[in-house]
Amino acid sequence: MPVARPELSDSRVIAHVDMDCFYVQVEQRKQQSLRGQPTAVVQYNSWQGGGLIAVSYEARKFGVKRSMRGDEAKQVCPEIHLVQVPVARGKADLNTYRNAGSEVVSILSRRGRCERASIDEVYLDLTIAAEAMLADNPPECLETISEEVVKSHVLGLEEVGSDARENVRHWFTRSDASRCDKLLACGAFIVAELRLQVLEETEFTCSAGIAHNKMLAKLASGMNKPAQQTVVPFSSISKLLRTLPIKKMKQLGGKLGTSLQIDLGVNTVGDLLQFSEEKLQEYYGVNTGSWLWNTARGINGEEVKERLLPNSHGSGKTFPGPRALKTVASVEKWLNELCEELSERLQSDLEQNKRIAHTLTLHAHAYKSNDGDSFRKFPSKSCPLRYGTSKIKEDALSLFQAGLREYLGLFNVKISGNQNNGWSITGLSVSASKIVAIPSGTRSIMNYFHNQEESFPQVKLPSEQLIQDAPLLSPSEDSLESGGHLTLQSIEPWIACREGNEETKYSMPLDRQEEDKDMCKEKLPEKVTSICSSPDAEVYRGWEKDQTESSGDYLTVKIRDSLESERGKRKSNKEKGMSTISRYFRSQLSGSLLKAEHASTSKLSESSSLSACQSELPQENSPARGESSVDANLCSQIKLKRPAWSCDIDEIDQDVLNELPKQIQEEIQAWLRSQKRPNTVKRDLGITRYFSPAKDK
DNA sequence: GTCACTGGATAC
DNA sequence: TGTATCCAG
Repeated sequence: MPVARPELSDSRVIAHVDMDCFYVQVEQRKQQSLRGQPTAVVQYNSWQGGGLIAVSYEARKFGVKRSMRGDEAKQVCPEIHLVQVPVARGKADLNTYRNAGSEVVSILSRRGRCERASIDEVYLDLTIAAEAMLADNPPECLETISEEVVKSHVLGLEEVGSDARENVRHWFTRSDASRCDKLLACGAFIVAELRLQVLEETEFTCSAGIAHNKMLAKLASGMNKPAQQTVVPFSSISKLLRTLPIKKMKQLGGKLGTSLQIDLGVNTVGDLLQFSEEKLQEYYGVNTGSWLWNTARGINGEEVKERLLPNSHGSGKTFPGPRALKTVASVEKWLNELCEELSERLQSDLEQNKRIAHTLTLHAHAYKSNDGDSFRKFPSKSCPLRYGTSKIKEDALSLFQAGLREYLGLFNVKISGNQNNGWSITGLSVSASKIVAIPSGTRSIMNYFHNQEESFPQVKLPSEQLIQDAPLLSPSEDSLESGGHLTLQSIEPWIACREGNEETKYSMPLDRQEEDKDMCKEKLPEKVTSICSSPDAEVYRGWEKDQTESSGDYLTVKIRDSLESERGKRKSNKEKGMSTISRYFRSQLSGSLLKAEHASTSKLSESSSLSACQSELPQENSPARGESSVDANLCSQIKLKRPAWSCDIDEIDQDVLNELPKQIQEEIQAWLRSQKRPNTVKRDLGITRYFSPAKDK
C-alpha cells in the first residue's frame, strides 16, 4: 500500500530515467545486425514460441506487444527477430541485463543521488547540481543550447504555438521564469548531458522525465519514448492529472486502481479531487487515503534514496501446468539449480561490492489436486544464510520441507522419497536478503567467504593475515587483545571464541518468548553452523538450538594452537594501557546493544545509562564465568552491527576518552559539547560510525 | 491454476 | 522479525 508523504520542498529537481526496451538494446549491442530491425526478446519457453519480455520500437509499429507469445508476434510481424534470453541451469539467466544496467547506473550516478529502481530504471535527485548550475551558469546566459535539450518536451508548452522547438528554446532561456521552472530547466540540461553520456559510453538510448517529485518524473519519462525527455513544470501539473487515466498512475495499476474505478467511479486522477482526504481515508485507511489525496494534486514527497545496488537477490522459476513438480526429488533438483545461481550471484556481490547477505528465504507456489478445495498458500520460510553453494542448497531444501509439512498440515511427519499426496509445486524461488556492506580493509574476511567449501583448503589463509588486515583506524581494534577479529564484527553482532572443543560464547540472555514458533530453527543443525574454515582458523556463524541461556546469531572465531606464540606477542603489545578501553567498549557496546535488541521498538535511549548497561554485562573479565578453559586474550566480543546505542553522557569516563585515537576523541568531544545543553537528548554517539559497516561509496 | 522473472514496499 | 501481499515492468 502506498504511504502518505507530504512534499518537503517544492523545488526539488527529480529525474526518472528509463531505458528504452532495454533487453532488446542489450541484444542489439551484442548483435549489431539487429539494430533498426523489429526485434523482441523472448524468454525460453518452447510453448508457443516463448513469452516476449521486451519489444523494439520497430516491432511495436507492427502491433507486437509485450506478453504476446513468440508465435503470435510472428503472425503480426513475420519479419520480427526473436532473440532468446540466455539460459543457464535450465532457467532464464538475466545476468547480462543486470550487468548492462550497472553500466548505465554508474554513469547516471555522476551528478546526484541515484536510486536504482529496477534493472533498467533509476531516479536521480539533481537538486544540488541544478541549483549550482542556476547559480553559476544559468541557461538564460548560455549562448548555445545543445540539440538534445531543445528536443525536450515541456508539458503545457507544445500546443501553444506552431513552432514547438522555438517554444522550448524560449522556455529554457526565459529570464522571467520562476525559480522552480529555472531549476527544472537546469535539471533538463543535466539529464540531457547524462543521456548523451550513456549513449556514448554504452550505446544505449534512454528516456527521462524531469519534475519536482518522483511520481511526476516517472509519469513523464514514459510520455515521449524512445530517446526523449519530458519536463513537467508546475503550471502543467493540474491539467496533466485531470485527464490521466487512474490506472496509469504508479501504484494504481492494480487492485487499488480497480477499486477506485468500481467503488468510487474514479476514472481519472482528476476525478479524485472531489473527495476529501477524510473520505479517502475512510475508504482506504489513513495512509493510503492521504496518499491518494496528495496524488490527485501531484504532491509526492518520496525521497530519492541513495541505492546503486539491489537489496536482495533472488532466483526463481515457475513450473506451469503439466510441468508442476510432484516429488521432493524433483523439487530438490530444481532447488539445487536455483541455489547455484543464487550462490554465484552472492559471490559476485561479495567480490565486487564487498557485501554479505544474511537471510535466505524460500518461496513456493503449490496446489493440491485431490484434496484440493482447501486453498492454502505455501508458506515462505527463511533462515540465516550460510555462504557456500552446498550449504545454501541444504538449507533451502530444509526450508522447503518445513514449508511443505506446514502446507500439508502434516507436522512432525517426515516427508520422504517419492511419495506424493496430491501436492504440486508450480513455482519455486530462493532469495537472499539483508545484504550489508562489510568495511574496507577486510580482505581476509573476503577470502573467508570467497571460495569456502570444497575449494577452501587451497586458499591458504594464515590467521596472521587475518590479524594484519584489521582496519587500522577502528578504535575497536584496541578492544580486542587478539587484534584482527574485529573486522568480523561489522559482519555479525556477536563474537565468541572457541578452542579445541571448548567454546566460549559471550552471549546474553535474551528471554525470547516465541522461540517455539520458529519451526525453521528446529530444522537447523544443533549448534553453530560453519561458514568457512581453514587450517589455521575457523569462523562460524549461526545460532544455537538450545535457547536456555542465549540465542541469536553469533560469530565464532577459532584460532588453532599453532598460533599460540604469535598471539602471545600481540597480546603483550595490546595490553599496554588498553584495558580500560577494552572494558569500556565491551561493556558499552554489548550492554547497550543487548538492550537495543530487547527493545527494538521501545524507547531505549531514554532510560539506558552506563551503569544500567553494565549491570547486564556478561562477566567476561572475571574468571568466575568459566573462563579458565579458554585463553581470555584470544577471545573478545563486541556487538557492533547495530549502529544505535546510547549511554548517559555524564557517566562517560574522561580517562577512557583519552585513550582513544585523536580523531575519534575530537569527534566525541564535539558531540559531547553539543549534548551538554539542558534537555539533553541521548542518542547515537558519533563514533558509532566507525563501528558500523562501511556505508560504501 | 498459465506471462516469466525479479525486486521493492508495506503491513501485521 | 518474519511472512504475506501487492505492484511494476
